Amino acid sequence: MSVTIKDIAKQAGVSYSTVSKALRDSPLVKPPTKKRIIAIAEQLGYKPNVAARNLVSRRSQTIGVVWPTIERVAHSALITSLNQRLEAINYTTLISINDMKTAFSTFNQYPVDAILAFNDSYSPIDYTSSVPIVTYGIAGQHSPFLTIDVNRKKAIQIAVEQLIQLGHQHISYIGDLSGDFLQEEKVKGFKNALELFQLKPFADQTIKVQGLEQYDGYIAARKLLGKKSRPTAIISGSHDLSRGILQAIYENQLSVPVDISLISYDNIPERHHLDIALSTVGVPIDTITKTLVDALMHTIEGKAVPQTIYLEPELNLASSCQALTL
Amino acid sequence: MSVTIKDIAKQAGVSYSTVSKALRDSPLVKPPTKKRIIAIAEQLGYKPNVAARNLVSRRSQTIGVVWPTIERVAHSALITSLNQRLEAINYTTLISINDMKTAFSTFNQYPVDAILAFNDSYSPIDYTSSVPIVTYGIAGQHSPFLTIDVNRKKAIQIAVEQLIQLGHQHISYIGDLSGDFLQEEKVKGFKNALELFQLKPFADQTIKVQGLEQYDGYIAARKLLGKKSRPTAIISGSHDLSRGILQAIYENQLSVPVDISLISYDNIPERHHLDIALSTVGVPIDTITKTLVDALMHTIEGKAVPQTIYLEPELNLASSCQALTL
DNA sequence: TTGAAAGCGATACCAC
DNA sequence: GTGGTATCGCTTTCAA
Repeated sequence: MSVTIKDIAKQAGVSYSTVSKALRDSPLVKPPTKKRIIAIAEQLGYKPNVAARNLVSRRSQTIGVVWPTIERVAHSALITSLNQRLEAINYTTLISINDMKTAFSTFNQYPVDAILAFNDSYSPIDYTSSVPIVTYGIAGQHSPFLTIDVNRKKAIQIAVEQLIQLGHQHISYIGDLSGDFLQEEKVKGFKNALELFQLKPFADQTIKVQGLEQYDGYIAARKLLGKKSRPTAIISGSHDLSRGILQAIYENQLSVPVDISLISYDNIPERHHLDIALSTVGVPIDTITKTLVDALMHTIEGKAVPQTIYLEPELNLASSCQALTL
Repeated sequence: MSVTIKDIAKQAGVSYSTVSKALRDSPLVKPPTKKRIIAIAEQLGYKPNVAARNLVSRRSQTIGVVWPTIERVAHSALITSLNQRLEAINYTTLISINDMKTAFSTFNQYPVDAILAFNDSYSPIDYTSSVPIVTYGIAGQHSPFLTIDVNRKKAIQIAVEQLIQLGHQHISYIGDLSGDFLQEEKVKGFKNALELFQLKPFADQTIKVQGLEQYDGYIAARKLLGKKSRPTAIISGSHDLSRGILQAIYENQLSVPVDISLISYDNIPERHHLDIALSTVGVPIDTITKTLVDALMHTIEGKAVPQTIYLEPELNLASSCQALTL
C-alpha cells in the first residue's frame, strides 16, 4: 500500500484535510505548517492518487492525442514538442494509435480533459464525443470542432513568388504524393501560383514521389535531373525529400544555389543540419504546438468555438536560393 | 453531468449495487433483471467512470509504454501490434515519449498497472518504481526487471550459416550503425559467425550505414557494388535497408538471387510486399508482442521473476537466396 | 488557521 | 437474488 495523505497527517499531527490543502499550496494554511507538511510528504515519498483526485475534481489534467499514423514519421517532431509543452503546464499526454472512432471511444471512457485528433483526410469526423475535441489537419467543411490548419497552399505559393522574384522561370515541385490530402494541398498551391504569376508551363513542373522520405526525394530528383532540360529552381514538399534532392543534385555535379535554387517545405530546426543552409517555407513547429495547446486549454475551459484557425507560413530565406544569373 | 449507475438504478427500479453487479455480468443477478439493466444502461449511454473504478479496484487496466524514440520508426510496427493485443484483453495503452526517468515518474503517479520500457542502451535503468516494469531491448547485466531480448547475434549467425550452406564464401553485412547497441549486436553476430565457420576474411565484410532507412541501404549498397570485386551474398540489418539494397542491385544490372543472394533481418509481414520474396531472419513481430503481453500480465499478477527471456529468431527462406553457381 | 464531514462513482461484502 | 453500506483517496464546503 502506498502512502496517502492520511499517513502524512498522522506524522504531522494535523488533520488530513489540512494536508490536502497544504499539498495544493492553498493560502488557507499557515506557511510553517505547509512547509512542515510538504517536507514530510517528500520524505515519505508521497505520490497523489490520480484516480481519487480525478474522481473528485472531475479533471484529469490529461490530453488524449489521437495519432493513428505513427508509422509515418511526419508528425513525430510535432508530438515531441507538444508533449513538452503540455508537460510544462502539468498535463499528461496520452497517445492512442487506434483509429479515430476507437480512440474517441477509449478517451471518452477514460478521463481525459480534451482530445487532440490528427486528421489527414477530408472526411468529416462523424463521432459525437462528450470530451471536447480539437483537430489538427485539413479544415473540414462544417467541422463541429475547433480546427487548426496550416495554410499549405499559401506556403508553396510564397515559395514560388520568392523564386520568381529571383528571376526563376523554370520551377519544379517535387512532392506530389497521391492519396495524401496534406500533400495534395501543396500541389494545388503550386499550380495556383504558377497560374497566378502567369508562368508558362514547362515539362516537369510537378514530380510525383512514392513517399516523403529522403530516398523518395533522391529518386525523384535524379529522374528530373537526368533529362536534357532542367529547372533552375526546385520546391520540395518536405524536409526529408529535400535531403534526397540535395544528394541527387550533388551527384549530378551540380551545385546549390549556383545551378539550382532550392526551397523546402517544413519549418523545422533540422534545416540547419545540412551542408547548406536550406531556405524553407512553413509554420514553425513551435508556433503550431503553441497554437494547439492554447486551443486545447480554451476548449477545456469551454471558451472555444467551433472554427478554423489557419496558421500562416513563414519564409526563411537562406543560402540555398539565389537570383538567376543569365 | 454524465450518467452513473445510480441513474440506471432509478430507471430500473433496483438498487445501484445490483446495477453494478449486472454491468459486471455477475452471476448473482437474475438474467432477466440483468438484461433489463443492460438495456437501460445502453439506452442512457452509460460510460463507466474509470477514475472511480480505479479508485476502488486498485487496477487501471492500463499499460504505460515508455517509448522515448518515436522519431525512429523501428518500433512502430511493434507498438501497433502490441496495442492491438492489449486492446483485445481490455487494456488501454498509454504511451509516453519522455525519457525513462520522467516517464517512470509520470507512470508512477498515474494509474498504470505495469510499465513496458523500450530500452536500447546497455546502461542499467537506475530507477525504482512501485509499478512493475518489463523491459524490451538489450538484456542488462543485473536487471531487476523481467527483460525480453531478441537474440540478434544468433539471428545473423543463422543467416550466415544458411548462406554458407548454399556455397557462399563472400558475404557482406550491411547495417553497421555505430552508437546503436541493437545494431552492434548484429554486427557482433556476423563477425562471430565468420570466425565460427572459418570463412576467410575479405575486403568488404561489414558496411557501415548512416541510418536504417531505405536510403541508407541504397547508398551503402551502391558503394559496395561499385567496386571491382563484390560479394556473392549480402545480409542486411533491417527491412528498410534491404529495400534500398535491392534498388542498388537492380541499378547495377544485377539480379537477385542469380548474381547476389540477400537475407534481411526483421521478420515482418512487409517482406512479402517487394518484387521478390525476401528471405529473412528474425523473431516474428507477433511472437514478440505475444511474449511482451504475457510478461506484462504475469508481472501484474506478481508471478514474474526478474529474468531475461531470449526470443529465438526464425529463418524464412524465400527466393532471394540461391545456391552459388560456379 | 484548522478540523470535521460530505461526497465523487464504483466495488464488494454482508445481511435479508 | 437483491439491497444496504463501508470503502477507496482526495477535494471542498462549512464550522469551530
